Amino acid sequence: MIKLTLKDIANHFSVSISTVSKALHDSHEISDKLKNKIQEFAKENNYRPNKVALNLVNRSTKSIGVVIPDILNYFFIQVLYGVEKVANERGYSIISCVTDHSLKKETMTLEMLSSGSVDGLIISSVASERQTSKHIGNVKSIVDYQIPLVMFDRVLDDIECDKVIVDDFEAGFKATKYLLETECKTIAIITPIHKTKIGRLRIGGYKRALKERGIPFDDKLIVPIGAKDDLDFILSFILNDKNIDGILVLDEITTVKTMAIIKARGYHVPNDIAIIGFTNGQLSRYVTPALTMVSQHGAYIGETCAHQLIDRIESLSSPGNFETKVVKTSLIVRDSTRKIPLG
Amino acid sequence: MIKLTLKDIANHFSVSISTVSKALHDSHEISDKLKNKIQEFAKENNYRPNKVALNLVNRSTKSIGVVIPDILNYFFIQVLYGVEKVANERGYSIISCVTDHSLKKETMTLEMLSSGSVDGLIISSVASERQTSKHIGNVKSIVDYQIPLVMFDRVLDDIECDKVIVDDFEAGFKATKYLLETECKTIAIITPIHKTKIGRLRIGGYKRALKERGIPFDDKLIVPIGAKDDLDFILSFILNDKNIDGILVLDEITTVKTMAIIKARGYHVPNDIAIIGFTNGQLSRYVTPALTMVSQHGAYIGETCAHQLIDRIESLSSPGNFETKVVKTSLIVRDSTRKIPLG
DNA sequence: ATTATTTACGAAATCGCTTTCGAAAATTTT
DNA sequence: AAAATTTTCGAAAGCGATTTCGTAAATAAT
Repeated sequence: MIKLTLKDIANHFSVSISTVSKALHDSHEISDKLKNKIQEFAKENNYRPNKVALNLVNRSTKSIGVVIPDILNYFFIQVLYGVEKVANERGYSIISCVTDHSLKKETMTLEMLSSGSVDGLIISSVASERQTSKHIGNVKSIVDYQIPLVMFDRVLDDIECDKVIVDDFEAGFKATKYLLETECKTIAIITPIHKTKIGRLRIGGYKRALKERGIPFDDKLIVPIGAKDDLDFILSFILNDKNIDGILVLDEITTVKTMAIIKARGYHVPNDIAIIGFTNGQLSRYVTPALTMVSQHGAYIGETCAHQLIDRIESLSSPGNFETKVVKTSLIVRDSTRKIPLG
Repeated sequence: MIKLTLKDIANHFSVSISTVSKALHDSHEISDKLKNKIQEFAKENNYRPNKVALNLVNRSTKSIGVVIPDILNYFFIQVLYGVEKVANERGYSIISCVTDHSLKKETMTLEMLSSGSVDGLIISSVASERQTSKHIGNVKSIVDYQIPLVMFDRVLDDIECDKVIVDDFEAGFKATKYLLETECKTIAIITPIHKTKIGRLRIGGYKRALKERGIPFDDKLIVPIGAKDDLDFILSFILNDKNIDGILVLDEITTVKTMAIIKARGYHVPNDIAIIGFTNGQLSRYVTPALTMVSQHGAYIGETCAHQLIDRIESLSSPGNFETKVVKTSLIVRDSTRKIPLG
């Protein structure tokens, strides 16, 4: 069975393609007899209208593009999951693209998607690391191109569009405060996202919490690590230099690794060193001790993005008048932190 | 800046659209002077050819659909990652769809994708659980529709297409054999995928390994669990009834949960009970003790699928003559199993 | 029986682009 | 200067659908 088109059916019955099209749409313009014949034939031969042709006519693809930096990161997967869920509910499918934290790949991806393949975009931009005008360019052209856009998590300040962001400042604040309340004195931060804005925000929250307690900020306690750095090696410095009794780690996998190293060095978690990590994924619950984590509610963020985007796509609402939704985090307390003392 | 079309440019210069099209393709048919003017104008105004129109003309979308049952399963994510990688390398983008283990969603997804949205499909079908003709129907229509198709992992025997499968029988055999060699006597299997063919294959390998040692098969040791079952409750039976000293678990998350329960009940892993799990993902490495796992090389499977599919798409090769590639597993030995005794 | 309405269908435009072919205009050849 | 070529561009078909509009034929109204 070869792919069937309207034309094929039209030829088969020696009618015009417009007749066939109408028959398949059950138009009253076509006699019941002919309609039945055509509909039956179409069903038997598994006719399906060509999506691409429809997209062209309708100037809409009923699909949205999701661009994320990393697919092996549980937070983004949860977001993707949330987007998928409401997109499907609302009749859209999603095209997901991964940029591997590469600006070049992001640019390519955005160019590809913004030429009619999708009705709208949801992206977490790697360009947010350094928000220079050069980096913003490709995202900006999307907006200029009038394609509905929702940014999440790693957003670009200079781009005007709907946004869904995490309250990273407050998250950093809450986590630090919790460590302080459980009697940590010297808290280090391990940050694999040191250059990003969200990283800075979390550290901002951390500083604020220290300040409230009158503890001076010591920037030696901020430990940036790169993707290729040897975590064990880098941790050894801070562990030897400072008398750390609390650690805040800014992503999940690094949290798990950090704890493994700490334990291997003979520290007890949480009694010697308490740990809180960012992004509550699958890992943190099952390691020993189970990790206290900041949950960013990825799925909820994804759902929110999808709703916001589809609303924007479907309403002919005036462009502009953009919203930024802030999603609160919660602290999932497990066993890598000490209990809050009574009284 | 509004979306620009060839027509707009043509009007702007009072030339025909074919002239503009040729100019933008640097055709020799157009004078240099005119070409330059048009190209400059296009660049300045950020002209991008409409993808949908191109797809229609070329009868190709340069994209492939990937359909998986679950996105929160690390194996599938790895596959997705592998597909993404080579698809991008070879100039394709991917549309990924998740069916949530629902046959209905799978049917809808396949119908959507098979009407021109993609040039080919890579799928792991939930229909493989019960391979009845009814379940096969929707996948079958893809094949009938002449859309290149590669199935992986959960394949349908009755569908003729390229396939990439895991050697699940051998994996079950190897894992069981390893447990036996490390002096396990009574090995239980916890299977969340009891109805699937791959589940049966793994158990087949398990039986074979027992047989080689002359150990009779006891089907009480096979413990199926459903998504909503209380694992703790179900494990209590087998733990009380039988004197288990080895467990083989057929997916990663269940492996981790099983170990947690075992440990909580006071057993020592691996001395009292050794554990091997399927699918080497992010979790198994970081739990305590680190889990010995069967790696299915998800990323490699994804890459293989993508290559096979794109080859099929791009070659006008005769349909038929399909290949089934079998990917070997490896046993990643960590600390949830005992060491193989010397001599 | 004649006119007015429906009924039932086809022609053609459209979506945005590529590509083939034809034909002026400019250039070269004789 | 006439013929032959080449250069440069436009018209039109096609991809596969939808949709507007026009028009015979069939039915209804007078």
